[in-house]
Amino acid sequence: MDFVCYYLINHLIDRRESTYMLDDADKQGEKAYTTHGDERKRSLVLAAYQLIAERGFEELRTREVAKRAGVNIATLHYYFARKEDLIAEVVAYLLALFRSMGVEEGEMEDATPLEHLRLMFLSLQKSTQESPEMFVVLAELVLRSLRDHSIQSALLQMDDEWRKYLRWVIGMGIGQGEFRQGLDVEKTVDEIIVILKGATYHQIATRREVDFLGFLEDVKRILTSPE
Amino acid sequence: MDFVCYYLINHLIDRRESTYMLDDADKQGEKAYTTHGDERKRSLVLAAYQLIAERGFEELRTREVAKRAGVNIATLHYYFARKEDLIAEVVAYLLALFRSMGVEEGEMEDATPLEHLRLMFLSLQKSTQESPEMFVVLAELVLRSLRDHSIQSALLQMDDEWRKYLRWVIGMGIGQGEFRQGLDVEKTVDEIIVILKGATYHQIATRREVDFLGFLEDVKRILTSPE
Amino acid sequence: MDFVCYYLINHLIDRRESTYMLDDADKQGEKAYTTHGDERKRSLVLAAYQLIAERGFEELRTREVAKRAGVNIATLHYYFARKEDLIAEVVAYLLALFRSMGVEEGEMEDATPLEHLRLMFLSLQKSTQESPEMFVVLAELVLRSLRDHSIQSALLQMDDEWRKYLRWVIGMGIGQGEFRQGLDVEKTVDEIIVILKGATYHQIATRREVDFLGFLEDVKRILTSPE
Amino acid sequence: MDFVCYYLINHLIDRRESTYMLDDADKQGEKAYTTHGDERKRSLVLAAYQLIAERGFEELRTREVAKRAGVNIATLHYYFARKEDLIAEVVAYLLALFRSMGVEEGEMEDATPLEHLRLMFLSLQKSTQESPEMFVVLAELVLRSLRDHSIQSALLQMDDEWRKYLRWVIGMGIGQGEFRQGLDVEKTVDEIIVILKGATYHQIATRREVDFLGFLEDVKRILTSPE
DNA sequence: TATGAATGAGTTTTCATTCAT
DNA sequence: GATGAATGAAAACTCATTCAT
Repeated sequence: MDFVCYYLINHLIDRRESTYMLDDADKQGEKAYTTHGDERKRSLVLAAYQLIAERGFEELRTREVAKRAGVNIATLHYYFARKEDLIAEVVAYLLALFRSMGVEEGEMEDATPLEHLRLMFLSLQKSTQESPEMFVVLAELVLRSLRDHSIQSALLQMDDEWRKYLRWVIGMGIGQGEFRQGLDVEKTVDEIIVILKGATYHQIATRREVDFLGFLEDVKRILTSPE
Repeated sequence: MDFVCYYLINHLIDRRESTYMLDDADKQGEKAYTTHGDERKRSLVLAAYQLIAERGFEELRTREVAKRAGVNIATLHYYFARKEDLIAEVVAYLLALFRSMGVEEGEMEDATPLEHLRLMFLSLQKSTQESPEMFVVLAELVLRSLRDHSIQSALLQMDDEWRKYLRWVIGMGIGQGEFRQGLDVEKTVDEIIVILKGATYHQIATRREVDFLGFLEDVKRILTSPE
Repeated sequence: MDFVCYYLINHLIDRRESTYMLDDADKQGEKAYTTHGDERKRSLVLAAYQLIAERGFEELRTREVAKRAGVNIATLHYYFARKEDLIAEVVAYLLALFRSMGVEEGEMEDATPLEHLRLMFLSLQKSTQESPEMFVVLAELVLRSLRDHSIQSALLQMDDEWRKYLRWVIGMGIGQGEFRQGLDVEKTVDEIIVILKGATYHQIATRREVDFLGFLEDVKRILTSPE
Repeated sequence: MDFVCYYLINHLIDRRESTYMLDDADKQGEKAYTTHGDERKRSLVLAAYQLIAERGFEELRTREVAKRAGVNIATLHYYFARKEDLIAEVVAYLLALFRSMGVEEGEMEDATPLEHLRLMFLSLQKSTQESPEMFVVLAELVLRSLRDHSIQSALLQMDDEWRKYLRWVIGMGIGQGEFRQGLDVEKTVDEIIVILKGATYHQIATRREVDFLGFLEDVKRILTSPE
């Protein structure tokens, strides 16, 4: 459960089946498997996603979602019996968005551990600046997760995937001698995650640009300098 | 505007006039200047604060606030014409809470800069664990601040006070030779703030205990180790 | 219009043309003149009939009718433009059910009047116990008939047929000397009808078994004992 | 649970406490114990009662109830959180109406059993003709009771009170020699109830005037003539 | 014929706010 | 000051019906 996103390596995690195949995936030449109904659902979910980013859950109104998607309110309920069902799909959509930030299989096959980290920092910086709404919606979900178990477990799982990936990168770095021997892997994972969550949250909240690469330098020092 | 709290040194900042004189301050022997009406207001604000922590703004209902404060809904509106007025007072109350976390004037008169930082980390850790609702309400306010200018400026100001204090501590550390010469003060302030925001947010969101002192070690390394 | 059913002698009443040829009739060897559409209609009417018995008109939903009949809601409207049209057919179906309770032509050719009455009481008892839903739906229709003229006249006609039959039986009984001379036919018809309506309604409403034959004894006393 | 009403002798049954003190009772000189809120509630219940009689549960709309009572729909919900709560009060109101049909304590102190029965038949006849809506609403409730347990038990209780009273009257008649010895009390109670239910139901459904006193003659024959 | 999709008009219910006392 | 009562406006959700295919 968490504020900052998950960083994906395809071969490391099980991509759960999801309705949300993101644009890049869509472009991958598959035939049109999306029915008309799927399109409608997607446009409703997208509208809800945007409205949550703009107005928060507090002011999320089904009527507005329907209007933005260009359909009647009854049509919305044709696809999503309850408002909660729509929100659940927004959660799935957001998770897919974050997962799609990860690198594609084969893409970084011979990258060094540090290059992995560098990509992680850079891609988070890019998203934070170019798609801040992702993090706003995430923050909304984090607060909702305090009361909603299903959201809580979805976010926790995303966090776990992220940790798993970081553990793998750090372990590799230690094995290859790039990182210091005797590094406390679990502690280091925590440090990286806390820094990245802090950086994105700080940027979203203050709208000040945060220097992600500067933070990467600090992380490098932790990873390499002797105790 | 911000997630993590502000760390106060009384002589450094201008304490804005506020209805919220917290308990410690209250005890300071002033005569009972609080009228019956002030008590009522305070109990309403407290009830609202708790309900926001428990249910979020999304499910904050004036009737419930009134009920928890033990008064009629019309009485609530006697004191707070609009719901927003009540929320504004909750904001003021929360800021006062955070400000009260700071040290009292004279208390740390001859502390070293590192001792200042250490206290900051420890008191945030304590609050995060003992009064998590403070950070939950803060997170709710952060999201609201994206749409509400008055909240935004209140939070920004709190952030600024915090930065000012950190600048002062770091500057002092450099001057006294405790911290490395040539340290980029502004960058370091950012780093500390990002780490503390990340740490508190991570703890609230995942309910895992975060090791604040571990992070203090990282900060020390930044402050002392040569580039 | 009425609660209790009509007791039919085929040669006494004009069987109105109706889509509802009940099972016994169906078996009578006619070739399959029912088209596919008729089958669909019948299954929809049957589903509606059951749902009215189970949930009442208050909770009768066309979608549920369609679902139970295994067709799409649009298909239902293909056959029945309005919900009312479907209900009209349910009325026709129920009347056919009640009429089918009567004896077949020739079946009781040389039965005595008392035997006629006995059969009437017994067959109502049987139906009330084995097919209570018939009477539940009838009760629903009776209430609707207070606002719906077409239902009202259908029920009134059924009552009339019943009265006509009873008049015939009683007249025959007087003529043959089985019943007392000077019997007020119209009043006696009323008495029998009221008793049978009361008995079925009481049984449906309280779920207690009612002793129909006990009531037949009372009726016999009325029919035979001197004033 | 039942169609026809309950016949009350005050000293025989426990009058359950009820919000509904009917007009006669009201007139009994008590001081104005009804608050403003009680009046509002009563007027809403009355409006609902009338609308159920006119349109049935099927078409009962809270908005119409509110309009008829001359209040805003939100006011209705101020008094009755859910529609069902309003309906529950209508049930209580109707039961009170039926109970008020009974004779007052002391009124028939030295009446003979037959006079008791005669009054019962006459007062039911009067109500059926003058206040048919009572029986219409009762019929609506009977149907609802098939799905609603609380209504079911309320109606069953009313039936029980009625039976208890009839048992008492018949027992008294046998004891005084007015009715035949060896009469099966339980069976006779059933007969009277079935006849009265049948009579009222028949009258409501067909709008034909039913001769209650004629039925009383039949009952007398049952009560007095030898087997 | 049959249906998935869509919708207008309504339904109950909620909620911040107001008003008379 | 304080409150019980009242309300307008809106919320989520429903349902018979229609339409394009």
